[in-house]
Amino acid sequence: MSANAWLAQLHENGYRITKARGAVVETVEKSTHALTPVEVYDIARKKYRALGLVTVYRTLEKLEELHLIQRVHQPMGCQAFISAGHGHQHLLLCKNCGQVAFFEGDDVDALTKVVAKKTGYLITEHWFQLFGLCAKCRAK
Amino acid sequence: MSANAWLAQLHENGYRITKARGAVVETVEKSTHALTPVEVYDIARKKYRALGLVTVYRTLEKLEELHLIQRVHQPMGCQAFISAGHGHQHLLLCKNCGQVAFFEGDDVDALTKVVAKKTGYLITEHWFQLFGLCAKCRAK
DNA sequence: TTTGTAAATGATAATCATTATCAATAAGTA
DNA sequence: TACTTATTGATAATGATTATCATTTACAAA
Ligand SMILES: [Zn+2]
Ligand SMILES: [Zn+2]
Ligand SMILES: [Zn+2]
Ligand SMILES: [Zn+2]
Repeated sequence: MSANAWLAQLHENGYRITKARGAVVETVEKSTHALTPVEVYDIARKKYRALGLVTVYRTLEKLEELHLIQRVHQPMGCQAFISAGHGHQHLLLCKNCGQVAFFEGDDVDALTKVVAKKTGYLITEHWFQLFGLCAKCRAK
Repeated sequence: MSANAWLAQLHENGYRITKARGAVVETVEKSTHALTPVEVYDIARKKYRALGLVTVYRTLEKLEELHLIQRVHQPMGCQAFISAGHGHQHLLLCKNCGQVAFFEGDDVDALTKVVAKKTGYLITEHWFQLFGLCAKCRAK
């Protein structure tokens, strides 16, 4: 998905396409690292100087609402966002450089059933996330 | 583990045992729900009126450092803490009432190996968490 | 028990992140 | 082109967490 596709999504949902949103979308869409609002602000302002931090917050809010981005939870904090994967995917994060990779194909059904029986819970969702070192950081 | 055992842990690690810590420990240790600092403050102040919110923050910090409690990540926020499980355990959260259950016995090794090969990452940790409805909420 | 010392406390202020307000601007349709 | 209304950025307000500091208190040693 390109930045333009994201803007089209916004437009289709009744939101207007503006320079501010263009800068934010361009910044977030292409990043392979999870970015905090302030980080987005710093990068996007190089594309559109007049951008305000508040607009970054508002735009991220809308992108999350449209499932174009997702919040990334980490031990050091949970304020960062990254372009959302397609379908059912999970994250793999490099603890050294912050690089984010997606993966799919987890099969947690068997475990889920066992836990459901043991606890009496009805299980509806799961969060699964891996941490480690990316190939580049590993080589160092 | 009892509240006294937690206080003993604190003492063994060179921290003093005080009324403020006693109230916080008692509150957090027995809770089956993840509690935010302010929630701990409100409950613990019934046991020790003079308690300050700042001391709650400081005590939670130490309990986390000693791995007696852990931070709970949820879609609605990540400020809450709960008594930590023993060994390698994961959380199961009721989306309705917030009840927390622990489970173990997840085996993610197979998946981890596949993902490692595909991505080139060295995987060192994983986060796994289930959401659903507890037996009580399910019955309603 | 008494005493001395350093850790711990609570009140307050300071900082940082996020959200609300509002007048001015600009997107997009007619 | 003109009009309507969403959007914007600046500012203020709120909320959460952390820093400061004088006072209190745990607890080990005498
Ligand atoms: Zn989180
Ligand atoms: Zn890396
Ligand atoms: Zn999954
Ligand atoms: Zn429940």
